Amino acid sequence: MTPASEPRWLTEAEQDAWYAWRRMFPLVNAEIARDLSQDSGLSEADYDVLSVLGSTEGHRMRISALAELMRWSRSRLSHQLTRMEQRGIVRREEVATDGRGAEVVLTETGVAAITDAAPLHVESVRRHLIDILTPAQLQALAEVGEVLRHRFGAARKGRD
Amino acid sequence: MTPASEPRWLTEAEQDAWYAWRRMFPLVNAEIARDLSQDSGLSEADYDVLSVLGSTEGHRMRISALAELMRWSRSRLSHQLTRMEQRGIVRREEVATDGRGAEVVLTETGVAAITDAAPLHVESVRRHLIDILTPAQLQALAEVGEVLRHRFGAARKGRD
DNA sequence: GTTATGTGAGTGACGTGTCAACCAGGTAGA
DNA sequence: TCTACCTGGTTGACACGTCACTCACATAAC
Repeated sequence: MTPASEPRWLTEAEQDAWYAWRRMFPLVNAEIARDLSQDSGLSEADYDVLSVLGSTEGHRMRISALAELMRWSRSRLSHQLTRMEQRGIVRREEVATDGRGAEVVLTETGVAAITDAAPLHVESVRRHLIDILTPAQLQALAEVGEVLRHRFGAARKGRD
Repeated sequence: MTPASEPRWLTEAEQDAWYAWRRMFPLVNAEIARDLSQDSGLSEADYDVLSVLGSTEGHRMRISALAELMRWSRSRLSHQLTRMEQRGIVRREEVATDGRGAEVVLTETGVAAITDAAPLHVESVRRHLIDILTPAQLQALAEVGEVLRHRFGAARKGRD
């Protein structure tokens, strides 16, 4: 906070890490997103929502619970659900116990979508990331992720 | 492509790496973007464009060259420049040698913006990423980035 | 020179995400 | 009960990125 007269610019090694960081995520994610879209007609956001709902009993969940589990803002989830609802892969339902509340439910189309998409998606993730890296590199990624998660106080470890 | 009867699901170690991958980037970038916006009123996209232009002679560059250097689509850059131009931090100029061509130029406001923003941005990057990780972890990130860059044929290594 | 093709750049529609505002329904205190 | 506040959820405006399309100018073929 003191107006540093000399900012601590990055060393070369730090720059390498920073540039790698900036580049690799868009690079890999764009490939995986492209595959997902072509193979299954889904966006990554669609897939994330579907995969969570696909593994709950009744294929349904309270909207606020879903948002919290995914660490999405309510607003973001609401917009996303609106788009997904228009395409018929999820449906909103009022909940009896709380006049304000609502649930999302997978439609049959939605169940089929995630069932069909999952194997292809795994292959894509392998092809563009997992199978490219050595076990040591994968472990390093997991470790860095762990450090950062702690740093940012994102407690939960569960699945996506 | 053969309809795999049994998809190769991820092992636990692979899942750890994959989930870490999915989480870390948004987590860290959101923090850095927030800092940038609060400290300097710039988006990351703004900053990227400004920082490239800030280190060219004349603070100007041919639009297509800028797009290629940044690995952005022309369209993306065009939209971005439109927004930046409206805020007065860059200006478009026609180029004499080619009736189709155009250049972007930093305005005085733009020069001031990047000059003021850079030190704060470095601090932010340190705070949210670089200073948190060990040299070994930074090196691991750089290494992974290198592997992926090769895999995706993104040849150039230069700066952002 | 005229025509075909290529290239630099901008545009429009749409999906996505953020923020701030809003609204309806709950809850608690007077 | 009335009021104040909280909470679940939606909405609108806007920033950003992609894709497909367009338009103007350049270049090469004839």
